[in-house]
Amino acid sequence: MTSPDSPSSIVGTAPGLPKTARGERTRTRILKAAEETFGTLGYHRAGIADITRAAGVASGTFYTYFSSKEQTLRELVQEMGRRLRAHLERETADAGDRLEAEEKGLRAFLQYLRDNPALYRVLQEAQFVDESIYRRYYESFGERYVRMLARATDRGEIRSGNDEVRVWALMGISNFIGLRYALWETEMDFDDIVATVSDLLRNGLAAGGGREKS
Amino acid sequence: MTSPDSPSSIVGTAPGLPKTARGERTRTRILKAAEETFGTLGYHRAGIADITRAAGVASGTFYTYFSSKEQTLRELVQEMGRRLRAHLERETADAGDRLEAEEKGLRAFLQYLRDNPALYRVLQEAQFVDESIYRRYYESFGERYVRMLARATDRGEIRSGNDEVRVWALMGISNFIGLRYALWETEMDFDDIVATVSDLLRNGLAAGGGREKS
DNA sequence: TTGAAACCTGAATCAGTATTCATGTTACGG
DNA sequence: CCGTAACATGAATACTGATTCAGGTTTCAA
Repeated sequence: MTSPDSPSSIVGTAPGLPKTARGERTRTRILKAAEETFGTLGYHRAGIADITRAAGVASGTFYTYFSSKEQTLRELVQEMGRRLRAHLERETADAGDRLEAEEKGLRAFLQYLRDNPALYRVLQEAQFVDESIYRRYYESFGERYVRMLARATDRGEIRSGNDEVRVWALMGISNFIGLRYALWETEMDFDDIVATVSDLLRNGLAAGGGREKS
Repeated sequence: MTSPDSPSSIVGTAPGLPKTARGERTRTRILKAAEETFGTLGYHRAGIADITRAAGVASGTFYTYFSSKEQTLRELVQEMGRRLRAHLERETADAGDRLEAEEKGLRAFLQYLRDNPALYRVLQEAQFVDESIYRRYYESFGERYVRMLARATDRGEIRSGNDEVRVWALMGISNFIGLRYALWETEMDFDDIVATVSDLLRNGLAAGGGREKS
């Protein structure tokens, strides 16, 4: 665990952060329970009672730490986003070039999503509860991504082009591939998937477009 | 209670289809109102009262034609999917090859989404109301798509590869590009977007991977 | 023209559930 | 050891909103 984030950055923070070790523990339990419950039941079907039951506390305790169900979702989206980014950065740190980083990134994303299926549901549902948090998530993700592509272009690893559009295309690929192969049908080998996408990114689809396989 | 029709094909069809011209008109008005209301307010925030108000009928009339709010969403997803597919088929019919069809298809999709923003919201929210309808939507879309890629491979237009994975990547691209550039920020020229994606599909990203621009 | 089926009405019902609050219980600095 | 702030409880509150229903109105085939 890293040190707790400064509360000043978060806008609508709850009724005050916990002041004792016990409170800290309880708050964490509730947040984890919310993640699981939203992840399996979905935001709307999940009741506060479901969350508190999963956390092993009374329903009123929820409001000691969170101002509302919606606020909890917001906090969850931010935290899950941070965790995913940290994971991806760790897993792509040793890539030799951008296209290798794309491969490692996609594989890491698939693995992460399979291990944390709640991420997908919480994030996608947040879109319709509070669109701004969803936009912020992808736009901040996209900004970093654009910078990485620009650097890769400078290094001569990829052709120059409209990197913003490319980034949204890339995020779309990960998203859909993840939904299909990490959440719905998990039997296909990640290696095959990554190889196919990598080939698409390196060479495109056109016949004779890139170097041949062998 | 009159003996209800027992339609064998469709499972949860409404309380019986309209039997007069007036009924037909009213049902259509309600369905259109539901599309608009779900599209702007979202499924959960939209009440039956909102829908019937928009349709100009009493709230009870809703249940003359639809068995539930959820059932209405299901019907809407199917109908909107049919309309989109018809549109895309029309717009890509005259493409000379697969990669040209991809260009025309993406442009047509963006245009359609900008003109029918409710499509996105209704479809994405349906995912969390009844996942099966959502899966069916993309899987049936995907199956046709795979067949088209296979045919294009036979014709030598694209390299052979794992077309299923490719199709999910392609659907992801359209989806995200559409969200960003047809719904959120509509000022970028579709031509730029299509050109960028087309270049990605034809040549990939790798430096020197494809034919140079000039 | 007529009567039965189809259609329309909107107030009432009814269940679910986020949030509050009055009342205990626990932690811990002094 | 206290005393007090922090924490925990769960029944009660307050409200929303989908669905029903008992009765009126319109349509249309005969």
